[in-house]
Formats: sequence, structure tokens, C-alpha cells
Amino acid sequence: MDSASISSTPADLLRAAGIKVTPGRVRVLQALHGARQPLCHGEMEAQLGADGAAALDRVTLYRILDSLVACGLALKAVDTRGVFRFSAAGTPRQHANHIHFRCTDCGGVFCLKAEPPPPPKLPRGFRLGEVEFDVRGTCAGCSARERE
Amino acid sequence: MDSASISSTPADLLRAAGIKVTPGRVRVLQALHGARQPLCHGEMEAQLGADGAAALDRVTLYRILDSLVACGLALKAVDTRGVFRFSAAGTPRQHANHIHFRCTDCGGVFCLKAEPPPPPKLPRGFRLGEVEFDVRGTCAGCSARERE
DNA sequence: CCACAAATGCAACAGTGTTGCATTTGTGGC
DNA sequence: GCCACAAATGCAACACTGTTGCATTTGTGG
Repeated sequence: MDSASISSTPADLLRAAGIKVTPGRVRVLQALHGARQPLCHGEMEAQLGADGAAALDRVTLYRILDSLVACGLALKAVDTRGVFRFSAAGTPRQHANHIHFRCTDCGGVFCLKAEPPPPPKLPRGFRLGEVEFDVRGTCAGCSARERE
Repeated sequence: MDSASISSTPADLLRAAGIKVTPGRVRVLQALHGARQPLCHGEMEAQLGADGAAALDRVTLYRILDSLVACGLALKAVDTRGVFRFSAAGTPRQHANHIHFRCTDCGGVFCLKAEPPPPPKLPRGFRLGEVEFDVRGTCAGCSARERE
């Protein structure tokens, strides 16, 4: 084993997934792993622009995210405002089965510590993918701001 | 009681909600009540164009839907492709607390007959809005089509 | 029937996401 | 280390969904 045995740097993950290791992909993957909640394009562009290096092209960012989703390294979801949000999939099961709180005000997603209920029975022909117990409301920050 | 006691025609609902009764709103409300699942703008335009009368302006449709949501006669949600879908809210509680199945393939929404679990405890400051138990996967139609 | 506010239609715009194509860059083979 | 090729990138332009401004029409209460 070499020094990469500190298990899965972004570059390792990309190599393991069988796609080229490029600076853009490494940066995006780092950003996703560093984020505590799914990021949309805007947030990601801002974050990548702020880290010193030259900002990625908007289209390139879309394509990088698509390639990460295609090879299973990222997950794509939609927030309450209809905007795509991406999260790292490198830590399997972390988001697979648990409860999310979606703020209808700011669109943010928060993870709640609680066991999700078992999935219900489905009609014939329906195939189960993921189960998400979605709780909507106003998050602490927006609640406070509203109260002003 | 008068002849309107056949309970809530679209016009009655609009009057009761305190907004003007216009042909467009009546048609949209009828379409919403007739739909078996939430409709997006495209579907609604198609449906309204097909019913003989002149098609509504795209912007007018948006505004009508917004006004219906504002006065509580319709509900707005986002599908898996990030598109807004609207449903009639005239039958309260019908959608308030039950389980939805979202097809990740065609974006359709199906209602399952099952009791949703009780909402979990929220962190301090968070205010509960709605609870939705969201099950994702592939619907019967798309499953069959994939199997070809 | 009148007047006024609300609703509509049209045009133009904004944000998010996509496509085409020429150029650059990572990777495997020599 | 160098080359060639496919893959990735950057740029420009486009498509779709949703929004805003403003002049005109229409529903509603008097």
C-alpha cells in the first residue's frame, strides 16, 4: 500500500470510478464532501470561486456534476424551489434512510436524528427506490428572521 | 338553501374565497378538480387548449394558479424534475397527511393508501409545516416500459 | 348603468439547465 | 519522456420554466 491508503482521496474515488482525474472534478468532489447539506449550482460556483483557484465554467460544473452522478459518486435531488441539489455519495447509507427537514422559506435541507418508518406496501408493478420522510416547515434561522 | 347547495361549484369556491369569478379561474379550477394527480403548467395548458375554448395566456395561467394558491384553493409542489405541480385543495385533508409515491422516471405522483407515521421531534426553533412521507421508485407503467 | 379595482394579454426579461463545437488536457502505449 | 487519441473543458448560443411591467379589458358593488 502506498500513501493513498488513507482511503479515498477525491482523486482515488475518481480513478476507482473509472473517469479521468481532472482538477475540476477533484475540486467539486472536495466541495461536495465538505458540505453539510446538498449544494445547488450557485452555492457550488460561489464556493469554488472563493477557494483561490480560477472559477469553473458554469457549463463545465453542470457536466462535472452529471458525470459524478453518472458514475455514482454524487446524488441529485430537487429542493422545494425546484432547484437541483447535489450531495456526495461516497458515504453510502448516510442519507439513504433518514429524515429530512426542508425549510419552505430558504429551501435549505436539514437532517434530523430519527429513525424513518418502514416503507408501505406498494401497488402491483411499482418498484421501490428510496424512501424519504420529508418534513417541511420553517427552520430556526428563518423562524427567527420572520419574528422580527 | 338555493340551487348552489349541490355544494361548491368552481364559481362558488371562488366567491367563497373572496376573489373574482372569471372564466379562466373557473376553467383552471375545474381542470384541477378533474385531475387525478397534480398538474404542471404544460399539462394544464394542453388540457385547457383541448376543451374547445380559447387557450389561456401562459402568464395568465401562472397568475391564476398563484391566486388559487394564495387563497387556499390550490396547492403547489415540486416534482422530481424540478417542475411545479398544482393540485386542488378544495377537498381539505385529502392530501394533507398521506403517502405519495414519486416515479423517478416519468415524474408522476401517485397516492398510496397508507397511514403516515407521526412527525418526529424537531430541533429548537424549527417550526413544523407539513409532513410528507415520500416514496420514490419506478411506477408500474415505467417499470413495464423498461423491461422491454 | 357607472366607476374602479382586479384580472388579462402581450412583450420582454431572469434563472436554471442544455447543446454544439472548437480547443485543451489527461491517460495509456511506445 | 513523448505521442496520439479520447475525454474534458470553455465559450456561445439556445430551451424551458417562471416572473415583471404596463396598457387594456372585465367583473363587481354601488
